[in-house]
Amino acid sequence: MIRPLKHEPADILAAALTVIYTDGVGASTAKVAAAAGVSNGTLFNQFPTKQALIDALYLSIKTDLADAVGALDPDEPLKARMRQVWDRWLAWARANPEAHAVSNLLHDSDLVSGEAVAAGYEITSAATGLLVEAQEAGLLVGLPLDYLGALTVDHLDAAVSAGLDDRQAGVAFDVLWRGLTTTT
Amino acid sequence: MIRPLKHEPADILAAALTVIYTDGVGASTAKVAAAAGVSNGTLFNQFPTKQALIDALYLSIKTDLADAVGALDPDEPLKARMRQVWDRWLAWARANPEAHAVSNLLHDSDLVSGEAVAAGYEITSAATGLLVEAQEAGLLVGLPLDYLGALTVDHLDAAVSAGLDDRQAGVAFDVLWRGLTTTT
Amino acid sequence: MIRPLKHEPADILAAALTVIYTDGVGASTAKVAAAAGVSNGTLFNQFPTKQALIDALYLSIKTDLADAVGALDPDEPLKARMRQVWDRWLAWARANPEAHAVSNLLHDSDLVSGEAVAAGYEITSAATGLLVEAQEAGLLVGLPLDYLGALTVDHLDAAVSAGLDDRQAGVAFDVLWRGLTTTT
Amino acid sequence: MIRPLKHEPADILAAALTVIYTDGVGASTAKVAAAAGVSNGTLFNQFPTKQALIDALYLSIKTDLADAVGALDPDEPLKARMRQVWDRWLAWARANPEAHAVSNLLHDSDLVSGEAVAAGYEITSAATGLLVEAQEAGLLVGLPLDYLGALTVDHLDAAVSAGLDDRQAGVAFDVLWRGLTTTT
DNA sequence: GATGAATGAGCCTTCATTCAT
DNA sequence: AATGAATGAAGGCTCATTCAT
Repeated sequence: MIRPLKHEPADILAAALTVIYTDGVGASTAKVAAAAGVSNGTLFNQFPTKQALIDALYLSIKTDLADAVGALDPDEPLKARMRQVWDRWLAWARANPEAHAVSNLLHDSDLVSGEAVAAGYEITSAATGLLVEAQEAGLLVGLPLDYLGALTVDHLDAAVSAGLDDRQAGVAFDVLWRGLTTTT
Repeated sequence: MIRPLKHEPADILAAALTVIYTDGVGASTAKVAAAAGVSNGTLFNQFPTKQALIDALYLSIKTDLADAVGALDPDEPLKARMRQVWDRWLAWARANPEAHAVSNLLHDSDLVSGEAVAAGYEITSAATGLLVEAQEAGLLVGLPLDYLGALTVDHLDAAVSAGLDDRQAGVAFDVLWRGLTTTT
Repeated sequence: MIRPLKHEPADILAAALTVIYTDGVGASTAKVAAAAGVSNGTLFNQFPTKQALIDALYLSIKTDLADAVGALDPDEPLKARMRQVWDRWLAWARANPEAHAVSNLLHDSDLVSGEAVAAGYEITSAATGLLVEAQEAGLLVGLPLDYLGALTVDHLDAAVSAGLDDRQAGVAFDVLWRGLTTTT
Repeated sequence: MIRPLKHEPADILAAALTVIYTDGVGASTAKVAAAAGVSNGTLFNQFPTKQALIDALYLSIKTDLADAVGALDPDEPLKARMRQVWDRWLAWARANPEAHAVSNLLHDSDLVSGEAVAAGYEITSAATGLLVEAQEAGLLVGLPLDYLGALTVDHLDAAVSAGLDDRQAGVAFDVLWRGLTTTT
C-alpha cells in the first residue's frame, strides 16, 4: 500500500486546461501550478518538462473524447454508426468547450510534440476507423484516407465553432457524408 | 537628401516569414532581424511593435493570396468560377508553402490582432463572395454562410496539407461542391 | 521544509541604496542585483517591479529616520522638542549620508510612487507634527503649514549638505526657529 | 553674410523645456526633436550630445532668471534690494512655471554636468551677491555663506511651490530675513 | 514527495548617437 | 546644414527549470 500523491497529476492537468483556455498558448507553468493549488516545484516533480505537461494534457483530452464517443453497435449500418460518432463528438465538444478549444489550440501551435500528436491520432482512431471500413466497402471517393479523415475532423470542429444546433448539425453531417461518398 | 532605405520593409517581412516557418510562433524579433540582415533597432523602426510586424506579415500573405486568385470571369457559370478559385488557391499554396503554413499558424494562434484578422477576411472576400452568390441562387444547403465558408477554407487547407496532385484536387473539389449543394 | 531565503530583501535594499547613491537615478536593476550578490531573477522575485523596489527603499529609509528621531518627551517645552528633532535628524543624516542623499534623490525625481511619498510623510509626521502644535499655540507666523514644513525640511537638508558642525547646527536651528516664530 | 540657421538652437531648447516638463527626466531626444519640428539629426548637429543640450537648457533658464532679476539700485538699503530680488524672482517663477520646474528637476537629478551647475551659480551670483554684502556689513548670523545662500534659494523655491500670494510672499520674505539676520 | 527561493538566458523595446545622402 | 534610416548596447521583466530544505 503506497502512499498516494497528495495532489493527483489530474489536478494539475485540469488547472492547465483552464489556464491555457484563459491565457492562451503563453500560459506559464507558474500560473498553472498556482491554479492547481500546488507549488511550482511539485508541478515539475510530476511533469519533468512543460512539454510533458502539454503532451499529457493533450492526450488526456483526446482520451476523454474517445471515451465520450465510446463503442459503437457493430450491427448498425455504417452510416448510422458514422452519424453516432458525429453526434457524440459534437455533444462532447459542446459539453467540454474548454477541452475542445484547448485541444485545437495546442494542435495548431507547435506546442504538442510530434509523438503526442501521433498518439492522439491513435486514440481517436477507433472513431475514424469507420472511414477505413467505408473505404473497404467501396463507399468513399477515391482520395487518400488521411485526407478524408482530416476533412471529417475539420467538419466537426467547424460545426462546434459555428455553434450549430441539433437540426443544423444533422444537415451538416449530410454535407460531409454526401461529399465523402460516391454517387453511384 | 535623406539616406534611402537600405532594406525594404518587405525584406523584414520575408525574413519573418522564414523564421516563423522554422521556429513557429515563438520566433523572436532578434532572430527575424538577424535573418533580414538588419539590426534589432531597425526592425523596430519599421514596425513599432512585434504585433505590428505580425499583422503586416499576415496581411501581406493574404494580399498575395488574393492577387493570386485574381479576378474571375463573370460570364462563367458559378461552379466553374468556384473551381477556378479552388485551382488558383491550391496553386498558390503549393508555390508558397511557407506563406500558406505561416498564415494558418498565425491565424490559429492569437498573435494576429483582431483588426488584422478582420482585414484579412476583407481581402479574400472576393473569393468567398462566390458563396454568397451561390446561396442567393438557391444552390446551397440551409446552413449559415459562415459555416460553409469555414468548410471551404478547411477543405483547401486540407488539400494543401495532404499534398494532393492535380487529379486528386479535382476530386476533392467535387467532394466539397457535392457536399455544399442541395441535391434537388 | 522549504529552502530558506539566502538573501534577505534587506540585502537587496542595501545594495540598491549603494548603487543608486553611486549611479544616481539611472541605476539599473541588473547592477543592484549584482551588488546584492543575487541574480537578476531573484531581485524580481522579491520586488515585482523596479518601482516596488524603489518605493520599498524609500520607505525603509524614512522608517529608519523616524526610528532615529524616536519619541519625544512631552513634558519638554515645544522649542526644546523641536530642537531635539533637529539634533537627532542631523545626527542620523550624518551617520547615514547615503540614505539621506538617496532619499532626497528619489523624492525629487519621479521615481517614487505617489503612494510611497504619501506613506513617507505619514512616517515622519510624528516629527513634523510639532509644527501643528506650535501653530495651535499661536507661536508661528501666518503662513500655510505645508510651507513651513517644507522650509523645515529644507533647512535640515541644507544643514546636512553644508556639513555644519555641532555649534553651527545650533545656530542654524535658531535661524529656522527665529524665522518661523512671531516676534511679539 | 553667412546663411542663417533654418532652426535656431533656441527653438530646440524651447521644445526641450516643454518636453522635459511633460515627460520628466526620461524625455528622449527624439521627442524633443519632434517637438521642435526638427529632425533627429539636426538636434545632434546643434548639440553634440544630450548632455550638452541639457546643460544649455539649464544655463538658458538660469540666464533668463538672472535677466528677470536684473540690476538693483545701489542706493537702496540692503534689505530693500534683497526684497526686490525676492519679488522679482518669485514673479519670474510664476510667469515661467515650466522653466522654474525644469530647472529644479534638472538640478536635482544628476543630469546637469558639474560644470553647468557651477556656471549656473555664477549666473545668479549677482543676486546672491547681496548676501556677501550683508555679511560684510555684519548683518548676518555666523554661518557659512554657502549655507545661507542655499537657504535663500530653498525659501524661494518653497514659496513658488506653495503658490503663495503676494501678501504671503511678503511674510515669507520676513521669515527668511528674520532668520538670516542677527538680533542685536 | 512537497516546497518555493534562486537562477540566468532570453524577450521585447527604447534611445543616444552615427552616417550616407 | 538638414535629414531620417541604421545601429547596438542596455533596460526592465518573464519564465522554465533546478535545488536546498
